[in-house]
Amino acid sequence: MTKAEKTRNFIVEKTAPIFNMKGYAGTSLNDITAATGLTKGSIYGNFANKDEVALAAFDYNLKNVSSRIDADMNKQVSVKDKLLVYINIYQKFIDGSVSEGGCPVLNTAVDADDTHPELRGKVLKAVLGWKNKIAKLVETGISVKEINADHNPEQVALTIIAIIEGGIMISRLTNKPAHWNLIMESLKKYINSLS
Amino acid sequence: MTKAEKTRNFIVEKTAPIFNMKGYAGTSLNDITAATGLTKGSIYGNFANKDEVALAAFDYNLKNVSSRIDADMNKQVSVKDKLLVYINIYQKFIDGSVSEGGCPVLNTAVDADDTHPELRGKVLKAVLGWKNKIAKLVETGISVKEINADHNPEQVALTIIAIIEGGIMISRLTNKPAHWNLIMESLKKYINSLS
DNA sequence: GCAAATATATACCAATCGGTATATTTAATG
DNA sequence: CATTAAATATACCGATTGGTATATATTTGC
Repeated sequence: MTKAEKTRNFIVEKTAPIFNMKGYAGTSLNDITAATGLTKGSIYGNFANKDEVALAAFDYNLKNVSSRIDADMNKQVSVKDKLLVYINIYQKFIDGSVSEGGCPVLNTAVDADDTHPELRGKVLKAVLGWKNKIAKLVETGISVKEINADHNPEQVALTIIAIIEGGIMISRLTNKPAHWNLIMESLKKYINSLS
Repeated sequence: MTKAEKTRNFIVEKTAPIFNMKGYAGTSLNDITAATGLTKGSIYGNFANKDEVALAAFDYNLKNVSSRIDADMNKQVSVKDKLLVYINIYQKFIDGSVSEGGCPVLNTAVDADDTHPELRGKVLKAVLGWKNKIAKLVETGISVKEINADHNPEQVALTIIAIIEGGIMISRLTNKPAHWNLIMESLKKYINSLS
């Protein structure tokens, strides 16, 4: 890893939480230099513009979620247990023990939806990928008779994502872990009802 | 209504969709003057600063949702039918037929959560009020034997809000009405399961 | 319809915005 | 170790940011 690559990663690591909290328009180049301790010259030596930093920061934030999901999911065997992994992982994104600012999918979707087509494209891809992942899990669950065949995999996927993301919005706003727990209890009930 | 009040309302009406789409940091005073056709002098003659416009815009956007909800809800008698009103109303906020930018609660919650305490306070109040409203509906439903007593009203309220807001995020991002329909089908099933 | 009060427009402010050319420093290579 | 190449810092750019003092219109009440 060359020096430039290291610096690039360093910039992304340091700015990713800021973009996640403040959004694209709300994050200034001053924020970026302050967080990294670097100067504008160094930032622009490694990125063409602010957009490139924001896009890389989103990729970083997304991978921070998905890699943890994947790791925990591989430890589970049943489809239901795999689906329940989302609850435990996202809990950490709400209490801030893992990353600041909550879920990057939610944040970036709302932030970029009407303002930043390129960033929007990245979140869209992430959500569609997430949807497909759950849908395939459900299909597997149906084929191994773990899940009842009268369920629509795509619908299940969309419903799970909606409950999680909506739950994150509420829990981070009210700052009440009890709210998250109640919503996740409903999600567990929903997942268990798929049998 | 004095001239100033009229102008104030005019400014709020014209800027509310912009704040809803672009957020607080993303909306500039230039956006405000462009949308209203007024000058900065006129804006600052009616508002102390950008914050005041943003706060008034949120109130306007919120009322635009809640007044429609209330109106439609009063037409329904059963608790379940009242709860189903949310689905039809929010549909209009997704396809843009009523307001631009989607749900102001979701947008402002994500936008202001880590950045704007005053705006955050307003959304928090809105969500808690919304939660209480649904919870009381559920309590009524229980007392009239329409809803099974083993349901936790607060939990039901939080779950419904989460599904709606999560559904809005997804549907507006993917731009697929089918996604909204599938998620709302799940919500209907959930509401009907409360018996 | 005239005067006073109110409301809007004009012209400006310092600060910050994203971005760049160039100088200086640091790292890699023979 | 010296030379070269790469990376970072400095100093600056024009444009835009939120905001204001003051002049000009426009209402309002008599």
